[in-house]
Amino acid sequence: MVEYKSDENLSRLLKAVSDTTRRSLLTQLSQQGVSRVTDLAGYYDMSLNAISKHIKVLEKAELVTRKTIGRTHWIEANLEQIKLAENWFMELKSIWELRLNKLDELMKNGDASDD
Amino acid sequence: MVEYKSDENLSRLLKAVSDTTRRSLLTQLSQQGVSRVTDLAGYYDMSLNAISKHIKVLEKAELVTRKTIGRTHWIEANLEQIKLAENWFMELKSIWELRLNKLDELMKNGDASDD
DNA sequence: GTAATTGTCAACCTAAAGGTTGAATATTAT
DNA sequence: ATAATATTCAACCTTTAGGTTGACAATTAC
Repeated sequence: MVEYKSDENLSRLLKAVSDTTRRSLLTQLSQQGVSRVTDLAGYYDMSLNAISKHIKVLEKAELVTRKTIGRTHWIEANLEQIKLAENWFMELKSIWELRLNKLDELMKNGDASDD
Repeated sequence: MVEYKSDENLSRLLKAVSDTTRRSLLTQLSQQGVSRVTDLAGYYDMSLNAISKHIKVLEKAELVTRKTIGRTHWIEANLEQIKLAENWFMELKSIWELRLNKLDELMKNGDASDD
């Protein structure tokens, strides 16, 4: 059996950004900076509750943080977390390169059967 | 209303890689190169059919390509497509940077109230 | 030609995702 | 005190996701 990296976090993160509305929210937050839930909801043709839920998903993926002051919740993007995804993509590419390099070597000295 | 970039493709791609098994399949394919469906399925504690489905999802996201020769289907990773995701992350970060720079400027010459 | 192999397709099941609406909870304004 | 505002919670609905099993179709091996 293949070893599953314990990557629930990565799954959560990628699932979070795989939704158009949530990606849009992150863009919005990156442009506008810290925002209230109601403000964010204003941009979308969707109930406040739906947006509230989306924000919670982003929060669990640690893509945003929340600071509650009185009755208003201030939401802020946390782009740090995105590195997790980027790292995975980079790793995958390097695995790919590795194989190609090995192949290349094998082609060059087709006689020497090592490994 | 916020403008949704027509990014169904990106959503499909991110959704595809948000699943652990499918990420693992991509890793496998990057390491082993072109593989048959049955070979891939061998690594997982899951029915062949399930893996077949996963591969179809990857295929629709254009993360893998398929070449059918006789009864066997040869699957190959297509890392090109991953750039789509990477671009989105980069864009997001630059949007973020942009705002921070503006803020910075505003702080420096707090008098000049333009924009 | 009969049997085995490689895959998909279709039907089904269960759980999760994305929305809705209607309270409920806290906080602030009048 | 009462009303308005900001948000979440809970219950519900519908669609999608991920898995299973059982046929089926095509190709290859004996």
